[in-house]
Parts: sequence; C-alpha cells; structure tokens
Amino acid sequence: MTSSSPGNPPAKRATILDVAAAAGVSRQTVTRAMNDMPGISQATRERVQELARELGYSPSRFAKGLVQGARTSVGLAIPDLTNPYFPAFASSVVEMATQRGWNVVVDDFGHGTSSSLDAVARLSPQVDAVIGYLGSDSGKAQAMLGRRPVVVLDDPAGQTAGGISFDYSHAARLALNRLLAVGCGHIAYLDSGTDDALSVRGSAVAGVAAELGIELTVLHAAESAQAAGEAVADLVSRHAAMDGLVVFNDLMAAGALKGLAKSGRTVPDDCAVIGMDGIPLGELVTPELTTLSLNLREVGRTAVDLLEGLLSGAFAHGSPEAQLRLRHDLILRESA
Amino acid sequence: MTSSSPGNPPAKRATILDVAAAAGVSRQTVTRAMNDMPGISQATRERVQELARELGYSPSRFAKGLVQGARTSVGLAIPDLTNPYFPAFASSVVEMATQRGWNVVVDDFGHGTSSSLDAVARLSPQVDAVIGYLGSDSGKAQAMLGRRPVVVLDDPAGQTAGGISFDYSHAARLALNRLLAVGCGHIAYLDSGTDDALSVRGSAVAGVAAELGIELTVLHAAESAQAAGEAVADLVSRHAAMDGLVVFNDLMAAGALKGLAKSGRTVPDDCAVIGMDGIPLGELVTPELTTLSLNLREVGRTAVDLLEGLLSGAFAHGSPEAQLRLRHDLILRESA
DNA sequence: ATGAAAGCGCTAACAG
DNA sequence: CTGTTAGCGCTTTCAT
Repeated sequence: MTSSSPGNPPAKRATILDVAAAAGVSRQTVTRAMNDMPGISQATRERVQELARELGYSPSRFAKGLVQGARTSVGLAIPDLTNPYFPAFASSVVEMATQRGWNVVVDDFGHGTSSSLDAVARLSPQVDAVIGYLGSDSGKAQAMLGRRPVVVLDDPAGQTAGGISFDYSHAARLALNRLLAVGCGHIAYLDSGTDDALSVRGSAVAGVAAELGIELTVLHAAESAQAAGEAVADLVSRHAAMDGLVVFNDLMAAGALKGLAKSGRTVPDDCAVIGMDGIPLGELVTPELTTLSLNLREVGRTAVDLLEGLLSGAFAHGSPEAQLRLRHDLILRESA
Repeated sequence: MTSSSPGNPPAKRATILDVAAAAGVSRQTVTRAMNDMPGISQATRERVQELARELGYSPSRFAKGLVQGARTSVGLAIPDLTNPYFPAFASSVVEMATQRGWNVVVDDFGHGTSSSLDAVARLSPQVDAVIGYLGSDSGKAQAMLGRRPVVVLDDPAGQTAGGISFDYSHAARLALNRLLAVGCGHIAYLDSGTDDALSVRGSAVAGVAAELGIELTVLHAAESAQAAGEAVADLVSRHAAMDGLVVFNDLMAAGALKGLAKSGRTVPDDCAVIGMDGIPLGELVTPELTTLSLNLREVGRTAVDLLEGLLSGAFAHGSPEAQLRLRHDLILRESA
C-alpha cells in the first residue's frame, strides 16, 4: 500500500481547513499550494503539499465545481454494452469528449428491467447533456433534461435538441440491389424483435423491397447472435429456396452465418448474407461479412461535434441543422 | 423540440433564486417543490415546477453534492474499448455500480498517446474511487488518488488499495496440458507486444512449459486480430511443424485463426489453438474457439464488491483480503 | 508572500 | 404551509 495508513476507517474526509490548520497557514495558502498558483514560497508550497498527502486530502469536486463552473460532463446512455456496436460507438464518443476536456458518465440500461428513461433519470442529476440511443422515448428524455441538450441517435422522429438518424432506405437499396446482382431470387430479412412489428430498419427494407418488386420473407429474432442463428436455421428448414439474407445488425448476422453453417448451407454460394453496422467483428467471422457499414468513429465524432454546437449556442436546439442523417456504405467482403 | 424556446443562447443557467423570484416564494419552497418534499401545498408545488420548467432550471449538481454529500462516483479506466474484452468487463461494472446507485465515469486511454496515468489524472478530480486496468503504473495511480481507493486489475504487484489478479500459471497449465492431450508436439505461444519482453501471461506460459518439458516457440504481435494473423501466418511459413498454439487473448486468437486459414492450415487438425479471455466473440468465429475463460460478469462483480468493501471500511486498504486472485476455466470448443 | 472576507447554489434545521 | 438562518468546501477578490 502507499504512504497512507492501512485500515483507515471511512472517516470524514479531510478538508482544506484541516490541511490549513495542520500547516498553520490560511486556507488560501493551501489553495495556492495545491493548484500550483503563484504568490507562495516554494518552501511553504512543499510543506503544505506534503501535509495534504499525509492527511489524505483531496479537494471536493463539488466545492470546486460550485465556485469554478463545471467541466462539462456528458451522459452516454447505451442500450447494451455487450453488443459490439455500442462499445465501438462509445469508444469514439469517449475519445472525442476527452479531447475537449469533457468527461463521460456511462449508463448501460440493457440489464435488468430498466429503460432508456431510467438511464436518463439516473444520468440527469449528474450531467450537462446526454448522448444516447434512446429509442422513441427521446422526447421524454429531453423533457427530463430541460434546457440541457439531448443528442439522440437512430430516432428519426426525435423531439430533442439534436439528432442523428440513418438513411435506412438508402442502406436497404444498397443491400437488396447487391443481392439481386449476385442472382438471389428468394430474399429474406431478419429483423430484431420477437413480435410482428417491423423495426425502423425493417420497414425501410420492406419498403425498398416492394419498390424493387422483391417478394420479401421477413423473420424475427431477439437481438443476439444465438437467437438469430436459431431463427435462420428454422427458416432454412422450412424455406429451402432462400438464397439471400439481409440481417438487422452484424451481431445477428454473425449468428445467422452460424445457423446457416449448421444447416449445411454454404455462404455465399447457397445463400448470400448482408449484415448491418460495419463492426470489426465482421472481419473475424467466416466467411467475412459483407455489410452495410457505418463509420462508427465518424458517428461518434458527429454526435460530439453536434453536442458541442448545441452547448455553445452555435446550433439552435431542435433546429433543422441539428438533425443529421448519415448513410451506410456497402462493404463487400465474402458473404455476399 | 420541447417547450423551451429555440435558439437559446448559452445564457447563464437559471438558479433556484431565479425560480423563487419568478414564483414569488422563498428558495426553500422551490427546493420543496423540486424534490417532492412534504410541507408544501399542491398548488404551489405545481406552479413552481411549471415555472422551473419554463426557466429551464435544473439544480446545480455541485451545490447539491456539496450540501448533501456525494452519490459515489467511480472512475473506470479502460485501455481499449475496441477490444471486446473490456466492454464485457465494463458492462458488468456499470451494471453492478448502477445497482448500488453509483455512477461510472469512463475513460478510455487507448487512443492517441495517453497512458493509464493520464486517464487517472483526468478522472481524479471527478471520482471517489477508480477501477481499472492500469498496468504497472497502478502504484502511481493510487498515490494520485490519495485515500480514495484504487482497484487495479491484472497487476499482481499492485500497490493499491485493492487488486484482482489472475492465476496465469494455472491457466497456462490447463492450456498446455490440453494441447499435450490432443497430441501436439510443437507448441507456440503468441504474446502481445512487439519486443522480446514477455508479458505477465507470457512468463507464466513459458514457466509452465519449462516445467512440463515443452520446448516453447514464442512469437510477438501487436494486440490486434490483424497483427496476430500476420504473425501467425509468418510463423507457419517458417516453422511448418507447429501444431499447437496458445494466444495472449481471444481477439488475437481470432486473428490467429484467420492467419492459419489463409496459410491453408486446418484448425484444429493441423494446428490446435487456445485463446484466453472467454469473450462471446469466441463462439462466433470458425472454428469456435477453445479458450481459457474468465467469467467477465464475475470479474466485474468482484471488482465492485471489493471496492464497496474498501469504501465502507470493511476491508483495510492494501490488506491481503483486498488482494484477490481469480482463475480461468478451460472451455473446450472446436479449436483445440 | 500571506491572510480576511465574500459568495458560488443548494438544503438542513429551525423558526413562524 | 412557508420563510429565515446557517453552512457545505472551495476559490475569488481585495487587503496587508
């Protein structure tokens, strides 16, 4: 252990006054010593710092924040850190925020029964703004935060200060055209969710399919690789002709690849597969995943830039220029 | 957008006094209204809340923290959120912390040039404790935090309030014995890092190999799937007899699988592969990865439990009972 | 080079 | 039911 005494009880924290008393100086002198400010002799400075260390003194962030004005602290609300998509995004947000001297409070609301609103409620007293995948509760989240901006991702209708959404129709067009180009005649789409309601992505795929005259088979699975694999294996057993598959996200696509392999199908020869996200995982599976890729570092950067504009007043809250729309690229690898 | 006016300048935040003035009441009444405290008429409460919303008032977390005593806030220092190991761990820490009403400030020091100490320096003014993969700088990190506990992971020599380390000799024994059991005669270990210095894991593997009379080939690669794949492809071209491989972590093992496949080797028949970590990725690659698995949810839970004990005074800082050691299990899948 | 006073925004403890 | 007083721990003036 370090210099401090072992087994210290959770005793009341030392304050600046304790240090001042111990050193026989005023608290301003302590402030000057601790913050390396001018107007103090070297000897006093060192003596005070030494005492501070011995007493285990560390300045209260609350008192400091109160008097100095806050370093901005942003809440990051994430549905599920175990889906590699989200850490990839979070990583970028954290990096960009750190560059600006902001700090990031993360809340993962995927566990247990909590919702995105619970996450925002937990975050609200701690932060100056929130960035997050909030789903359709984003309006309520903004209400909770008041004037503090919320940047919501992937909620096209978001009633928030800022939003980043994705052009899924464009993505769907890319994917379906690719499958058509490689000769698929029986295309299916694996959506997330267990019921029959289509996700936003699902509707886009269905819409474009109709537009292109494709008769689309839609199936559903929970948002996990395993569930996706099972759903696909099941589909294949009932619908042998299927030779093209678009999947809700890359994690589920990875599961679909497994399901296909276990059903004895070869990808892409028997069935082509296209995922969505562009996460690094896609390059590690076999065959490597063709996918609708988002540059996740860019998404993170965009979100932080947008928030910065909102915070500084450069963008008006809720204005059109604070509603961004990003597009996927089709990355051709082996699976389609 | 919500009710608040658009295009609001970054004007000074409203304080409780602004609300009190607007409502023609004392600030105490505002406090009671905002915090749903008793002793206030329903009418006043609603009027004040409405006014607060209109003014965009949200209480200062600093003032609140100063007077009420902090909700505890823990810093999580992570080397690289893009290695799936860390989000898996972080996810668990965030979940456990949330259960306790703590909040988690994340710092990823993998980007750019910053070190774990930079991360701790950034976190230090924000948090009451730190959990993190700090490497061998953990002692300095603890010094930086003073009396506030640091729980360090994977630094066996950690001079911190608490520590969780891993029994790599046990892990190495499991892996090497397995390779021996499946008949491997030429075993290699792929370590992380570009120079010749062995990692902690590497030394354990080398030590156990010597113990078992195995002549171990050691190679190095940067901590990424791609670098691992290249290193393995290179090794195979020079050392055709290699038929068993232990890899520093699962991410690199996934890359190794790719490298082997590209070199025309079949896993496990031509070469068996064992990874380390037990991350979900291992089940998605082909062949599925046999690995030395850590239950990452348990690691996270253990870290938070330990921190809680340290914070409450149940464990003395730096005491032996605050130094935990966890073991890996060998999970047999397809690659070995 | 050092100290004294004032006050950041809030809530606890008492009034009334 | 509502208001007043005090003070959380720190940094900013402004003295000395």
